[in-house]
Amino acid sequence: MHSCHEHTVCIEDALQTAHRICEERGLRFTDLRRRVLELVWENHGSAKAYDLLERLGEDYSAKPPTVYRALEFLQENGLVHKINSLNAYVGCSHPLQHQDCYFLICSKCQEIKECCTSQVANVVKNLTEESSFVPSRTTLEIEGICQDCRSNQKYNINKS
Amino acid sequence: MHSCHEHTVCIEDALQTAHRICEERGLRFTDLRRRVLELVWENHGSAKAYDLLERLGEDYSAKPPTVYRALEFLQENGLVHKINSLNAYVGCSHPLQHQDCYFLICSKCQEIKECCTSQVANVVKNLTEESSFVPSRTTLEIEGICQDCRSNQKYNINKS
DNA sequence: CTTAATTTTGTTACATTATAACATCATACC
DNA sequence: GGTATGATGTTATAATGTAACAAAATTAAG
Repeated sequence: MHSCHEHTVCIEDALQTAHRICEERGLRFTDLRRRVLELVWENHGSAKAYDLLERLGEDYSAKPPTVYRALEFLQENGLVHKINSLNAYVGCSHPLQHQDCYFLICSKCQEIKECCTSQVANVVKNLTEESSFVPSRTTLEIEGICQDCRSNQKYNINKS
Repeated sequence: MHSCHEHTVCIEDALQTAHRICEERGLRFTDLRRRVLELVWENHGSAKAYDLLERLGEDYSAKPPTVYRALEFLQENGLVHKINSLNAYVGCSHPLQHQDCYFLICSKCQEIKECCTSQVANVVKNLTEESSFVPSRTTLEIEGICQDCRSNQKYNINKS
């Protein structure tokens, strides 16, 4: 679904942006947090907490709270999102422009595309105001098949 | 959020509709399934699986698979929905008209309003087609404060 | 610089949510 | 009635997540 030429570039970008954001906000982008974000970004799919834990274990004395706390920090700062329908976590691809975003989840290649658009906020407005409901947080997750998987029939390919 | 005069009527309606749907589809609306659906409908909030389990325990030899299987059956037949952001289950209020639906989740009174509208399908179409993504399942959960809770400041009232 | 306050991480223990696998029971169909 | 199918019971365990307190690291204050 994603067409990054070199995925290492995605990772580097994400880490640098995160570094910058933390600096601007006076937050500590510790080794652990950096490492967890790096692992989350290892591909364009989502990562399960206990998988991160395992991969982290090589370098850190990692128990569940370790990884959940790092994920919490990253989520609070918009660097990672939780995909509720999967109980999994995905790196945020637009950590600065935060309107509501939504996720396209491909059930073939497992990749996830995050889209940020004011359309979501507009729709939510429409859908809530006739009930006089004041929204604070929106979860919009769309599962289906991405273009690549439909056209290529090449599934589960890890792009570099 | 909901203004049913007699909630027992909601429950009865839900059970009768479920009964009818199962009959039409040649499915067995067993005592257990009926009882679980009844418990899910006990209020307009959502029910946690293990709470259902406990409440079920009085009448049934209930262990986790018992309740999860009943919930699975009810979900498959559109009688119950899972709210992913809460890991909880809610009775479907429109089991027959199934376009995509969305949920308004009040974080004060915990009630959940399910809305079914073609708007959701339309929006999903908009949001996916520029990515040539073919959607199959949509999760749209909107958390916020309902009108009653804003105006009354009466929280956690169980309406009959 | 040294101490005190704060934040982060480690650690133990446990809570919550969910499923696999196989046994038993009930129902439907021949 | 006997057999096939579906539903439930049962045991065990997997997967996900958190509370509570201890230790270490960092920052702030004197």
